[in-house]
Amino acid sequence: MARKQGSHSDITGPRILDTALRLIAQHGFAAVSMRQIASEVGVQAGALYNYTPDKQSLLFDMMREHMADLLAALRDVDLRGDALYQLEAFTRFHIRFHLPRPDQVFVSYMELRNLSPANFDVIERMRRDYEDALEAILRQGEAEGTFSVADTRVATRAIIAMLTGLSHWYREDGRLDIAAIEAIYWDLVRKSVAA
Amino acid sequence: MARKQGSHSDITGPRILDTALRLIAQHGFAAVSMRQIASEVGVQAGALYNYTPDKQSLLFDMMREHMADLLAALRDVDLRGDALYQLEAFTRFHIRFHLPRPDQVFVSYMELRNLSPANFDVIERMRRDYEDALEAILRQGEAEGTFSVADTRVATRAIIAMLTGLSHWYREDGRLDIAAIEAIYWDLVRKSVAA
DNA sequence: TTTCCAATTGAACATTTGTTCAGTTAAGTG
DNA sequence: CACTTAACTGAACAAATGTTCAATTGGAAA
Repeated sequence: MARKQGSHSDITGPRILDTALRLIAQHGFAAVSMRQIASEVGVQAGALYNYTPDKQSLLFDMMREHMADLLAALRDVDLRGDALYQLEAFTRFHIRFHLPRPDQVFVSYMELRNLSPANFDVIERMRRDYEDALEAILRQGEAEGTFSVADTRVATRAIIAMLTGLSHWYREDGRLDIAAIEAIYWDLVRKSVAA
Repeated sequence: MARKQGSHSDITGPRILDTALRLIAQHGFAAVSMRQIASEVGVQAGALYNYTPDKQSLLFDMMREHMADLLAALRDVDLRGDALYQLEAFTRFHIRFHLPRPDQVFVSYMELRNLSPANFDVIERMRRDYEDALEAILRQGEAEGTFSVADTRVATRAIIAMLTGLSHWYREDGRLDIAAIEAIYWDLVRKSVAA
């Protein structure tokens, strides 16, 4: 019953990544089987191997795609102006980018230990690039006299942890909408590093 | 070759939980097998079932123990005095309690989805109790006029996420010792909610 | 010394795992 | 129409999974 109607490779490919992402976010990488993914895609397990060399690459590909999207989107953010303005832009960008992608956030922050060492290094490097962008803002603010942080590296990680934690409890049908949440978090971030 | 010397139940029991904790923190719950745990304890897989009814209980027990320890230790913290003093006590307590327990932190925050629904509810309730303790401090500070947070619930989660994120990158042989880290984080926390 | 039983072994169980691949189907090509 | 080949099936593989349990061991109690 192969190829029932039309060419499927351009549909099945993304569908596999989407399905795998959803399942892995829900149950964890090791707890999801290739047959489970295949079943939800509507295909046999063997067919997955037309699109990925192995299960590990499936995980790696979705994490790399997420980080690449993140870094690309960050490059489009207007980061001119003084440090305070940049920090606000970064904060709002982080929230707006991550909130609509709870599964990607979950997988990217929870399944790092299931990456092979080589793949881990790649993702870790991209994460580092993202952190560096925020740290640069903090350093600039420190130079301007706008900010006062004892350690820009620690402050960077603290802020990112705070912002990312949001994705763990935010629900679309919750008490607060994105605008309200942005305001609350920006208030916390701004004050935490204020001079 | 059973019971080679002396009674082992009081040794093997804790050793199983310790070993399972370490392995699960390293590889994830689903990725660790009962045989793997047994092997590191120095026992056959079947022997584990003298100490736990199943693998799920192993996970649940270590998470419940961690949360119980956390709540018990929190009760011993002196939380009298004004809100600022209490917030400092809470912040330093959180860091001091969690930093020496990286594996427990990792498992307790990463393996929630591998708990059965009933077990999840128990752990979630304990986590909620811990959050409530911090929120009470924020509310008091708000009433005193010491703090100014737009939303105490969100601020509570933001602060806990920030503090817990510390456990993900802190290394004992790192650049900063615990006292320095406490000072940096207390500075960030204090300012973030300041009036 | 004999008895007892806590502690553990080791084999067995039914499933499930990731992965491979020869064969089948049907859409696209000439 | 015939032909090619992308896309997929379905069976097979060895290895590993959680869990059970009769049999065995040896320290402790009598």
